[in-house]
Amino acid sequence: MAREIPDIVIGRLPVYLRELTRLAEDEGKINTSSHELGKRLGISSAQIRKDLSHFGEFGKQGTGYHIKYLIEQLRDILHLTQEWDVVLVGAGYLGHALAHYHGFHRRGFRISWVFDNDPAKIGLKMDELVVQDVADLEKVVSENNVKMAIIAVSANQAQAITDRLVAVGIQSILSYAPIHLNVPPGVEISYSDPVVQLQRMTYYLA
Amino acid sequence: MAREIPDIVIGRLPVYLRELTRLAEDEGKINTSSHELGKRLGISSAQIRKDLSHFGEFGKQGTGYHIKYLIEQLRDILHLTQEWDVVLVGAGYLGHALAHYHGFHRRGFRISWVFDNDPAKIGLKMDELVVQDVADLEKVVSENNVKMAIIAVSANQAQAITDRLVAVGIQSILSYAPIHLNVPPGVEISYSDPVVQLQRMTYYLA
DNA sequence: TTAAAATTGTGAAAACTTACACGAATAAGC
DNA sequence: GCTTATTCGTGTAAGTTTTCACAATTTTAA
Repeated sequence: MAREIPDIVIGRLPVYLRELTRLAEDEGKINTSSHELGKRLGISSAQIRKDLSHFGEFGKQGTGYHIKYLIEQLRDILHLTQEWDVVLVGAGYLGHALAHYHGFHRRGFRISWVFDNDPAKIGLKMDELVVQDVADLEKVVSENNVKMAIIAVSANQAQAITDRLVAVGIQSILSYAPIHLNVPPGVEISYSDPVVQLQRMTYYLA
Repeated sequence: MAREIPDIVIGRLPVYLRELTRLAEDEGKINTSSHELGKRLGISSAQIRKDLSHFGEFGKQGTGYHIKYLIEQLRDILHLTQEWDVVLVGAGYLGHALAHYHGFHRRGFRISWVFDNDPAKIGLKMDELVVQDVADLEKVVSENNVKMAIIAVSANQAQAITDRLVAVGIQSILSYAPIHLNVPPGVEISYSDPVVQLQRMTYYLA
């Protein structure tokens, strides 16, 4: 206990949480076991138990885990007991898709502002939100103490936007731009580049 | 040599390739070193050299790597010397964004068909492509010997679509649906769930 | 009530991945 | 031409992650 938890363990917790929610909400189950969860996720039961053991003892011998209780514990660990405001930068096709995605709210997030630098897009309505001028980015982030951002701009704008976001306090960035971004220590970054994912898979294609 | 290359190594190659392309095309550089590349990507130079050494000797002592040559080698290794046809299932906001994304072509892929089950969407034009009835999915995949698919449908349709794709020969799937998918051995799968990525980062937020 | 089955949490072993450090080759500087 | 810089490829060491396997506990069934 009290030791640093490996990043790789943290990365699996949201997947456990997602599957547990599915078990509870879609299938109406009350209890589950590391074996059942592992089988559904293609992960060994030992790994699930070991991962959870970093944070406490949530199960019961003979019975397994009470799903709702474990969900609550995971939400606590991941700081999902509050809803996090997220700023979205980029109102192109992808920004549009993200702004309209209704899967954020149920799982702890809310896209609260959308920005773009294109005068043709500023003022457009996107599912409750109005696209704002990126010139006001710093003001909004500072005043609302926003900590999370999603970047959906082109590769050549991404680093500049990142720098501006970090400068006004953003600490977590999910980037869809197809480049590596430089951020100072303490800022978390996560990438999503479909081509990188596809290219990894073509290796295995004859 | 001739030994199994670790998955984790394969996963980094597309990132090296992306950065090398940037160095060559955007910055006009001819040569680079493992040190320079590593610094730009936040990876140790030793790791880059070790990764590449699984496939051959591409560098030169004192000089480093000739970028264009290394790009060619990586493209070979990753089987990117051909353009891969990709079938996209789901023509919602996200499918729309993917269909309009022009970043695939330059990097080895082409979204060649888009399918949906919504009569209101079938027949719509999306950037050169016409949305087709998902009833014809099997026919198109079989007849064209398609190996790769992108899934952009809702969680409750994703497994059924996956099963249908796998049944007619799809071997690599990039899924945007927020669930774990079961596939038989030999089928590669890659996930993109923005909420999972955000949830991993909230752990590190105070 | 007792025996058998299910399941957890975990120390230790095994497997995997990264970092170190150095010989060898090349290039640059004087 | 000689010395110093740079850089690769790689064997080995260090560090990280996963798997194994078992005591302890609980549930189920006879």
